[in-house]
Amino acid sequence: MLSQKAKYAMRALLYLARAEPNRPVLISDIADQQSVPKKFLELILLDLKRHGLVHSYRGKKGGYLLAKDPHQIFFGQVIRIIDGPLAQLPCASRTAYRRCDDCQDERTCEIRKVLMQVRDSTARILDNTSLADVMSDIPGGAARELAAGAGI
Amino acid sequence: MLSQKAKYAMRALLYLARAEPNRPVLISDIADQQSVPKKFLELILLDLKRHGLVHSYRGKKGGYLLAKDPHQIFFGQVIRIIDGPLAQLPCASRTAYRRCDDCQDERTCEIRKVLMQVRDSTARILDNTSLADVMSDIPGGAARELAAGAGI
DNA sequence: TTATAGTCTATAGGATTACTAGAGTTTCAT
DNA sequence: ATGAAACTCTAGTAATCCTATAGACTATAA
Repeated sequence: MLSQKAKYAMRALLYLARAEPNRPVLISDIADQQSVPKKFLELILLDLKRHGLVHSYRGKKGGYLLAKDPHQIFFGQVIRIIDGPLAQLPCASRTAYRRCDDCQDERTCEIRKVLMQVRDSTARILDNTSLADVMSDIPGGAARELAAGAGI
Repeated sequence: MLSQKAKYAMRALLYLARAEPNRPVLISDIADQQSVPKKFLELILLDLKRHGLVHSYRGKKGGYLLAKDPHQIFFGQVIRIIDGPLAQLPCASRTAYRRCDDCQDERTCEIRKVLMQVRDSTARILDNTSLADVMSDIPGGAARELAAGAGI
């Protein structure tokens, strides 16, 4: 399951992507418009900032801005930052591989075999879909419809 | 993440698939061989039984058996029984659709749009991979290699 | 009739999730 | 300078979920 937190993060980013460029957006503004608890959103944005997706100005006239073009911010990255690896098992992750604690023999593990396929097909979608790709209302948005399961 | 419970369920089923046919297997046998806590495994097997994947005999000479051919037991079904819907959001599920509590407009929700693609590609893999498909050591097993992401 | 083996209900401890509180720091406007 | 506005940071907390465990109950074969 996608966490509530990750959902909030996506909503905030999409909101920023639609905001007037170069004009910092208040946390309370995002919180109100997207119905996200403000204090919780603070933590989320801070996290996204540390990972370079947004940046911020402090003090009066402060606020948040997207740090990159909406075409360059991908679902996969956001979800990894907030929820961790896309894979359903540590041993099936490519970006954060870890052996399973109770694994007998990884090479023959049937569960891993299947979950690697799942992780790959999931990553293929999430790492190739940007904010802009799903926004029908911004310039150059929704250009590429990624047919589910088709090769990229 | 796949729960520990679902992993145990898969291990138990794969173990049963390899067992001598028509000869009930003890819970303790599975528990020992697959290092699954016995009492926990009891709950899991009971659940799988209620869903028709295994059946059981009580009393002396009792035990568990696969209720279907290993070609007819799919990862998707097992995971749904133990962990619930494959989709990452209730609103992205096809087998257990539910509106998200805080959803403003489902038709334009960008997150849903993407997570529906993910759920579809995940389901395409998990609902088409059977126990037999991943077992290189049983007759007729591993017949079909599902190229990740390719059409079925 | 007794030992064996599955069935069922209840519960407990730890981890995670989704927040909340409150003090601290930076910046702008006056 | 100073005060209000806004982001930053560290804790803490309530509720829920996960991973079991305990123990009584029921069915069956020898």
